[in-house]
Amino acid sequence: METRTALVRRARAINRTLAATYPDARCELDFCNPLELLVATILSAQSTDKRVNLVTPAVFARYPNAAAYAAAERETLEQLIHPTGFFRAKSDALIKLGAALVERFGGEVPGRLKDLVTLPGVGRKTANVVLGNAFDVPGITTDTHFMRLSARFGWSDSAKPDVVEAEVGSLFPRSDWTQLSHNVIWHGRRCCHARRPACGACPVARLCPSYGEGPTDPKVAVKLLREPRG
DNA sequence: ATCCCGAGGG
DNA sequence: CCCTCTGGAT
Repeated sequence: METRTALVRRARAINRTLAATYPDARCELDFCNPLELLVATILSAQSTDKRVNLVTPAVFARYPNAAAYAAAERETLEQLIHPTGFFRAKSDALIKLGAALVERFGGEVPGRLKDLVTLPGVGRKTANVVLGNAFDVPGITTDTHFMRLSARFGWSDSAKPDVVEAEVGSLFPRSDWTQLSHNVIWHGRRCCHARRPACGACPVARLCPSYGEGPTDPKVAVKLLREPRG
């Protein structure tokens, strides 16, 4: 059984290695202000950031502020965001979000977790993305990648995002939380895939209790890095 | 068939 | 706690 001290050391070593491997790790959603990031993050639910970035330019141009979302025609908005999936629930959330921002926050996106999670369509994960990337407030993004890698790294065995957030957060200083999220998510997207993780090409294989879950042959692994899934 | 930077409702 | 909402890539 790994001691707490050893777990903390191993977790931080993994993060250091990931940081060195992915020096450009950051939020991959395109945005120019907090509202744009908030909208893009809501659209990213069960979608890829690449797909979100494809639709957001038209969305941001048509709805430049909170009041514009509040006054949006449902059908128009649904058509603009359609490729991201869940278009009915998302358009509904964005319209109600605009109204809530105008009514309760003077049309501005609040910079506190407590306020953000009261907004329609905004859960803890979305709130932490906005805090970390638009307000420089440390936050752990427990998205699908972070959940999967936390389990594989042995950082948390919980299936509940808020528990994982607390347990993994306790392994790192607050100031590391946002960049940790980016490092882990980048590694999840590029190497530690949900299906057939490229263990043979993984920079933290030595530190990972799940090493061997995917192919360990370096040649096979390197192929997986280019053709991520199959 | 499985997965993608989830949230809300029952 | 479960379920549902949705499209597109692989």
